[in-house]
Amino acid sequence: MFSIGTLSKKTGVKVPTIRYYEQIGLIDPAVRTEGNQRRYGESELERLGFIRHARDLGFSIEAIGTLIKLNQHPDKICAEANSIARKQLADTQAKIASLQRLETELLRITNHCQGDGQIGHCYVLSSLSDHGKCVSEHSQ
Amino acid sequence: MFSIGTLSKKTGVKVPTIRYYEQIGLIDPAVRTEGNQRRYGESELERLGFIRHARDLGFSIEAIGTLIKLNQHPDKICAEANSIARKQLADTQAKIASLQRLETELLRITNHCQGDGQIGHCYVLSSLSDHGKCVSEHSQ
DNA sequence: TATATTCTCTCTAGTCACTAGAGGTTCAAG
DNA sequence: CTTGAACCTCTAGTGACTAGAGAGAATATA
Repeated sequence: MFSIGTLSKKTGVKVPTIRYYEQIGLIDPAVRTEGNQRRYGESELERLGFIRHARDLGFSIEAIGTLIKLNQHPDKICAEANSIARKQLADTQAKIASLQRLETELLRITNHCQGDGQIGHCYVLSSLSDHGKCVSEHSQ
Repeated sequence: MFSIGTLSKKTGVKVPTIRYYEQIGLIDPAVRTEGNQRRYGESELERLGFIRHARDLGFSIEAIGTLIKLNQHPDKICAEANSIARKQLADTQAKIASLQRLETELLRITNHCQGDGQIGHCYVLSSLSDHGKCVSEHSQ
């Protein structure tokens, strides 16, 4: 059994974040010592590793909660897990595309500006004042 | 002079967001009617357009505040505006790279899973349980 | 003119996923 | 035993909004 600090070091999840995950039900309430300190075992280590990994891949807390519940029913069909992962992939791809449009505009703006002119003739500021100069549609 | 609702329609910025921008000082407090309703002119329309455009390009509220202050001093050098825009570009490019790493992993995971097996043998869930299967480093 | 509808107001709290810090207790090392 | 580090709960903050309640003002319609 290890302490919350040890669990934090093993998983890379911060102590307050572990407490937060317990509060919102992503992990079960920990067993406590006589001094009311949390203690964790191997299965909690695995659960937190799963959560950390999924968070790293951009899954929302809600989606992770669903995946955890699915994992607790090994006889079920994995269509839902698959669907959650595919949605995450699609969201990620959409976000990439959106950011690439922003990049295009920011490149255009910064390439025109040497940073030594006066504000009154600044391409950065005049571009922000005039969306008509944009070559790609970038509204989010 | 137009109402907050009209300004919202002209700029695409929602009514509560316009009030929020006034509260945080991004726009000046509006003149009011006898009935205490806000009224706006062309210069406020321009200011809000600037803010909307910059938000769309991913600039933070803080950065936008700085850009607005710079815009009020046309005799100054535009190095700072340039620097803010270049930082925004670099942040955008870093975020794209990070998301592309996530995409790689999510593609690998979803391509292995047909969504018709059992949870007990689900590639999505087993991948999330085991970071060792990842081919790229994706921690955020 | 009266009424109904729409728009506006302020205020408070919530969203999401944490994060920070205060004040107190417990544990481990010297 | 003493001290410092780690632990606890609780509250509130982060960033950029967003939602909704309850009331007032403005506009449209009969």
